[in-house]
Amino acid sequence: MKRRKSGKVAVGAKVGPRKPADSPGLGHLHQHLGYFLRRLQIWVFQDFLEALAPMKVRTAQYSVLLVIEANPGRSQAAIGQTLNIERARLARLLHGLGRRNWIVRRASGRDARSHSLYLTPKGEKALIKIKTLAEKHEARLARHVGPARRKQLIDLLRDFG
Amino acid sequence: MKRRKSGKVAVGAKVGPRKPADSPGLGHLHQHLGYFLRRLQIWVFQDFLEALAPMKVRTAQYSVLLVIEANPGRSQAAIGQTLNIERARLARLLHGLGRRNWIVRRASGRDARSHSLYLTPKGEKALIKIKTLAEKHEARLARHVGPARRKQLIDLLRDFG
DNA sequence: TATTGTTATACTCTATAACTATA
DNA sequence: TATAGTTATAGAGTATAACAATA
Repeated sequence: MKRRKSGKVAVGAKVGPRKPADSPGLGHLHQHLGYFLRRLQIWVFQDFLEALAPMKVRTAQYSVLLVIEANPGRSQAAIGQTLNIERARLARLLHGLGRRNWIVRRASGRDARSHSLYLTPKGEKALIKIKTLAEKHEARLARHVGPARRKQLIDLLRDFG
Repeated sequence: MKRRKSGKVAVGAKVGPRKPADSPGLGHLHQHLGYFLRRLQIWVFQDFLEALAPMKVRTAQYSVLLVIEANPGRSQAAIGQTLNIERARLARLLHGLGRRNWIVRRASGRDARSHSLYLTPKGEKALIKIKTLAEKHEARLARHVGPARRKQLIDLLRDFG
């Protein structure tokens, strides 16, 4: 407890090339998967945002467009459940996509309460561009983490939900 | 293109146990590491929040406490850079920790503009409890993804920034 | 009663800009 | 002029509750 203070080992008297003071370490944070997960996730989302800026598409919008494309005619409730998006938030998000004429909501035959969602031809066209930009992002991500690491990560992460 | 429509293969006439309609698939989202990264990250943060609820600590607060513990006496700027927290946000966050008497800001000898950050004795005590709760969270995470997968993920993610 | 979708509110996180006091 | 910290504002994401129409 007291021993440590007795040494006078050239404190603050580093020789050699002047470095900036060592940046603080992470301490016990090093043991938490969540911290590193979050760090990479932030990098990914920021890079995605920049990559998709020409089309002004955000991650949530992108995911909704892809799920509608893969499942045309489904209801908002179904899409929301798949992507874990609150129906309130999804309603506003879809309103935005509707204003850009990328999607339409048609009355569902079966249930007058629910809307069936479809991409419009304009939406399909836009999605082609969007996917091209998203592929560029994914390529940058592969460069950032290394292609092998990217593959390992996606294989590890895909298998549960 | 037209061929697919000609078949009349019992559309909507599934036999066997009545399942709920298939939930929508992810489509091209399956190719994006970011999507799966984000999904797990949300699970982790929610579980962390629940685990730490008894101490009313959030992820950002936790990370700041750990970095101060590992680097006592550093400035807000230094802590903020390490954790990528905006100085404006960090100021308010530290204000909150100060109100709970978990940290103190002393005037730095060298530079009258900057504050040196320390845990208080009360903060150190709190951090012991907090770490215990955080370990429970990490154990639940290990159960959620599998201990082996957790280790693989953390090894893969730790090596860059 | 329960569900679908809408609207409104509130809280957190994030990003900025403006300000002070020091350097 | 640049930096450390503070304060204020605004946007996006998230979580609720209340509501209308329909089941």
